[in-house]
Amino acid sequence: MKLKESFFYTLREDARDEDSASGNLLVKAGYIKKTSAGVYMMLPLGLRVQNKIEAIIRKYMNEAGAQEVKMPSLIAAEYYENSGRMKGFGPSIFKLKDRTDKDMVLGPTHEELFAYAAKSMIRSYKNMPFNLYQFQTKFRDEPRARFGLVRVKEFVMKDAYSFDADEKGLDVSYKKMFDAYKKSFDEMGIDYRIVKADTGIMGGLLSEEFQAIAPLGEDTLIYCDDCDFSSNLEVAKVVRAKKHENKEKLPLQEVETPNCESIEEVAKYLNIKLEDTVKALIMNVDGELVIFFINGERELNETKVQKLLNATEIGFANDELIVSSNAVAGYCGPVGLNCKVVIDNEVLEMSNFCCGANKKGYHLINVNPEDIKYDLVADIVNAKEGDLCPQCGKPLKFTKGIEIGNTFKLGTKYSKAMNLQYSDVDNKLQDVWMGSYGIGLGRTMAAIVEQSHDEKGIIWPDNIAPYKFIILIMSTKDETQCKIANELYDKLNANNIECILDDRDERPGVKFNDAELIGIPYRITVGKKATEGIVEFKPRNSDTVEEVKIEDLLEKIQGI
RNA sequence: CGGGAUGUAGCUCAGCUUGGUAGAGUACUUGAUUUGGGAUCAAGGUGUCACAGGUUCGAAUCCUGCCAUCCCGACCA
Repeated sequence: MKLKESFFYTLREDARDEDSASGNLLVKAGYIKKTSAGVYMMLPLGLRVQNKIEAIIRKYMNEAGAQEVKMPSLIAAEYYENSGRMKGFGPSIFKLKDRTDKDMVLGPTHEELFAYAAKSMIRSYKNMPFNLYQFQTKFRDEPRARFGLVRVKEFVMKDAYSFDADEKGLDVSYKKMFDAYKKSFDEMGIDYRIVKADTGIMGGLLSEEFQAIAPLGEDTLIYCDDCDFSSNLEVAKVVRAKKHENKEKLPLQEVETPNCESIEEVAKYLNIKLEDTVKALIMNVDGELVIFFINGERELNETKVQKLLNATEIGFANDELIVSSNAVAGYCGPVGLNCKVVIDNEVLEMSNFCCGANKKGYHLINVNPEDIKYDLVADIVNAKEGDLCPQCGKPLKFTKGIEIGNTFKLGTKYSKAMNLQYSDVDNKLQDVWMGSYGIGLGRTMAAIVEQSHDEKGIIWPDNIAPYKFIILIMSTKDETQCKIANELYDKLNANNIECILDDRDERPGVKFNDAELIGIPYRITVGKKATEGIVEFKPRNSDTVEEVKIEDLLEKIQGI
């Protein structure tokens, strides 16, 4: 690409409406441009990067024996009605009507259509296993798009679906995809961690996420350095390091706590430790009032609650819902409540603790488990710093991640919904076992930039960069420099080496800065010493500048 | 969906309190001088002040409504 005659621009100022390093750099360097919240254009450089990522994934998909197809984005709503996911996705699915008023959707994910396609193929157990995949645009009406390409409403996903006769077959197919994912992300040079996760709206037996390590990640990952345990916070079992002392029980007592509505204020006012308090979360679970009690130091885990109560929607309860329960917001305690009460395992081990008195301005102290009435007791909180590995008992580590890939053992959920069956050896009809596997391409791009940039711009890994080399002409008025640079450019192209020629009539500083901003891995500078047959060679990720004879350059480049 | 902020030149923003012909930097055009880390000088073009109403002799500025963008929450594969 010769810059002078190409669509190429960079911005000098940070983008006003980008809230992540990767989003800002990709916009500033002219890779992408926002059209509306959560919707981006892929400009020439951006599309090249996406295509590189796509090519790496495609290589390992094919190697694993999967076949590429392309499903439509425009899909009759009935497919999602039949699987029950029209409700499951709720407002997140884009809905529209055709001219005859027929309900259509823009596909958010494609389990239904792949199962439908498989119906034409599968008659007998002899027709399996097989695996289909596609690179295709997904539409999800996210409540809140953010972080550049990390959370968007329209994005390209590689999704694959495996079909097997039984669970054993699914295990084999799953392992193949799992390994292909590892190879793909390894080749891209991403620092990632694989964690167990919630199956969520996909359903099924197992979900594992490929999480790129990044501080702005929206998921909290926990792992253990001493064994292979790793998990998304949302599903991790809590194992506390410190047990509560079994103190001699003291008589229950009501104390005045004026203007102390948060548990921190109460603990401070009464001069007690936060760990000796119990706090209440007054929630609306599918329209029913449920009050949860957990240790004052903990956070409620909504994924665990959702599973425990088999609920679809959980939010804070409004005042109307609370009225008949006897609870008083800010002073809510587990004694004398008139509604469904769920307590965390830990509460039963505590003694002489402090909690709300259900009376404005008052709390109870010396409360013990036998003082409270509850309906359910379970693990309903998040693990936190200091907790132990559920597998080996060593202290857990915490980090943040961006979910770039996810693999699911779906089991027979969708084959049942779509009536996808086969005849087994005994000519009995059986459900097909499915797996589904996704990678977000834009999100992967964003994760790479999050992990690999400096104050000057992006630093692409060699095999992801839109172009591997950039040739800078220091002075376009100098005919020798122009001639040498153009000859170099032609020579690289003739050898199928992709490069950019910066032949713009700009000052050197502009060219250096742009080359660094767009993150091309290797820079070749044609300047003063060109007349002596010497050019400069500099990798983006180091400060060393090397002088190279022009006749040796091709060899050097081919060695990289 | 709740709370908050913002919307003025391609980009980043000032002006709004106290109404009176639209501003800066950067980018762009032309010329000159420059030319190894975002040049200098001179001349020049650039706007439905998000949109719609209202108040007023007069509105970017005041009032009402509405849309969009962003942040925090809620929600989320």
